[in-house]
Amino acid sequence: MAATIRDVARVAGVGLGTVSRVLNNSPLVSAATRQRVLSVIEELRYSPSQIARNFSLGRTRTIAAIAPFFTRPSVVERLRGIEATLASEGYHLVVFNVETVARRDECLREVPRNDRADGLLIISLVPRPEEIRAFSEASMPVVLIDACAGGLSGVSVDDVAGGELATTHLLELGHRRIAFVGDPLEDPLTFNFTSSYDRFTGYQRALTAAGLPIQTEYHRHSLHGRYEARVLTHELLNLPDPPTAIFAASDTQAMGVLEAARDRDIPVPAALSVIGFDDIDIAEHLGLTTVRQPLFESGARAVELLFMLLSEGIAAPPAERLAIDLVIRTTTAPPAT
Amino acid sequence: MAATIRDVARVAGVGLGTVSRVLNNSPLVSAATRQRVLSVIEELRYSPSQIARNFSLGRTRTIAAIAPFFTRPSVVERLRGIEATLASEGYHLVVFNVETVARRDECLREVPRNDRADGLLIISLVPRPEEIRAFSEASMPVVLIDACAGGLSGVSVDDVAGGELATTHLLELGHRRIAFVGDPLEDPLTFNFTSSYDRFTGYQRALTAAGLPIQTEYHRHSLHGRYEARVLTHELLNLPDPPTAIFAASDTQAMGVLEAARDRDIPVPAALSVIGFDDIDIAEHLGLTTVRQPLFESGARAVELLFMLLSEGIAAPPAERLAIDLVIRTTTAPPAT
DNA sequence: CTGTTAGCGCTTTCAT
DNA sequence: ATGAAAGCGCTAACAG
Repeated sequence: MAATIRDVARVAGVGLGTVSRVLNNSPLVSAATRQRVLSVIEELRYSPSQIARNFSLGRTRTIAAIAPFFTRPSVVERLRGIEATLASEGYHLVVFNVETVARRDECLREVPRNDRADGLLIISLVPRPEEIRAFSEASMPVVLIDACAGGLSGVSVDDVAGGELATTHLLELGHRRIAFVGDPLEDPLTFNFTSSYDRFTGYQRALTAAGLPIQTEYHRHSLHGRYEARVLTHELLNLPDPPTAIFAASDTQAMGVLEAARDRDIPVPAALSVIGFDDIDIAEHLGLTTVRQPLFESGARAVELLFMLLSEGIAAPPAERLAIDLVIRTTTAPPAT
Repeated sequence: MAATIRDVARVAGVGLGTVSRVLNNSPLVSAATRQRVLSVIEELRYSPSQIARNFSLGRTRTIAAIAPFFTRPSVVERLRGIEATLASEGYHLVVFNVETVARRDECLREVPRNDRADGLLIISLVPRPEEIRAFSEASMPVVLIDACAGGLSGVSVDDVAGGELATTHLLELGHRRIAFVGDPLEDPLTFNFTSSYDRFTGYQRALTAAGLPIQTEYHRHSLHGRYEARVLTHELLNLPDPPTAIFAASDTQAMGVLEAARDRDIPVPAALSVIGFDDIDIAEHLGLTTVRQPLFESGARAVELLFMLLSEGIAAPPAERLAIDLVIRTTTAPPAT
């Protein structure tokens, strides 16, 4: 049906090696023949088969990205950075959305052993040692985003420092009863993502540094989500000595906290301060104070690292840290006296 | 480096056709040899080259999706439906994010002519006639999502009816000064998406049906986005006779409307009713009244249609319509008297 | 049932 | 500078 390189060669009266050279801008072809070949290509509306090309070359110019819950605003923004950078280099992006542990395992097992992608980006998931071993056995270049593991290249932020930053902000405002709302603590054992855990660690450090006791009744963990965070917040507000400020491990969870406050007509920040993490798009709309991390950039930078890995010879740095900063809006204020 | 089918055949002492048959679960192989081949595959840690397989088969088991601004919550949710359905059939999804007209044109031109995808999903973009012709010339199966064009298969909602639904809701509450905030009217000529335009048409129809005049000063159009909608809303509220209700062409724009109201301390819905469109995830958080459309389902259904197209013989219906419904929350109420 | 062979469409030596 | 030919790893048609 569609014209092949052979047709072009025949019609142009040249060898098909020459057509290939024209296609690949090889200098080893005279201007005259190049012109002739080009016009035949035009005439035949020839378009080289990318799949045959990939096969011959052994490269696909495609990168796979595995992401948990890719609808989360923070993940989407990372993906946007990935796609933009990939597209600028003519690479394709195939995405795998992971919403269960089973699928997480499946993706991490299958994607690298397929030769359908030249490289792999893993977002917010920590590969296990045996999985890392499989990557190198399959010689599949991998870059982690928002995660760190076994010397793999990656870009992330210092979540512990972020947790401290958020908590310190609340402390400096004068809060003493500061609660934490985050993902389940057992998460690292199943899904293997750790941000919430690290932010929680930073939270505890900041409290300790301020000489405050660690009060476990102020620590609430549940599945990542607005609704879950809302439920947890109601639990906190039911406490005999409820917190005056809440640090949510993500902006999404902070939204749940805000909902709970609204449920009870508790004014924010007058009677309750709320701080989130990520600075996703809507954080601004909500006036949410949060810890900003560069999401788009994390994806873009990860692709750059992957390209370094791809062009053998250049070793990508094992791991990079991007900067975070505090974005103060209108959901945090000194506690009511 | 990695073992090939030839290695497996050699070690197992069989022809490589037999190995291929084992790989493809052909019944034409005895249990004994199958077992032997399987164990050699295990032993050699052989994994068939998908890329060679694709090349040989002429299929990639990959579907391409082109989406404008794939970070928009509504688009992401459609993509989630696409990915989930694709994954359940073992298909891969490669996404193209379009944020400029140039890239829109490039994607619509290049993606179908590459044989790197078996089918194409186009979200919220209306292909031009010559583009549609190119699809069929390249015999690339295409399914549209949130769009309609030239007899192409697709799934969408009746945006005109949706616009009427939203506007009628406001009318029934007693509003008479109802404004519209949406995308630029010229949009169909550039980016070629039309939802906002259709919703605007529905809005006008509802007003006309109610015997109300069409007042152009109540019609505001600008680039899709919260900030832009906010600016437009300020213009509306500056009018000598400001509207008592605003219909925003999307939830995102409705958020901008809400921001403007907040800027001026105008209570919603007491002094201003606001209704959006889409029912994206955060609409619930905001208590936004809106017109719901099935986003996830639109993606899932589109994939089903594409699969019908793929399995030749089954002709997919030219276009399907999904149901919409009004979700009344807390941003609409009767006008202040 | 199973081994052999002929491509799939391209890139890349290797001669010329 | 250019033509011819050898694969890349797999599937499928063809003999047995």
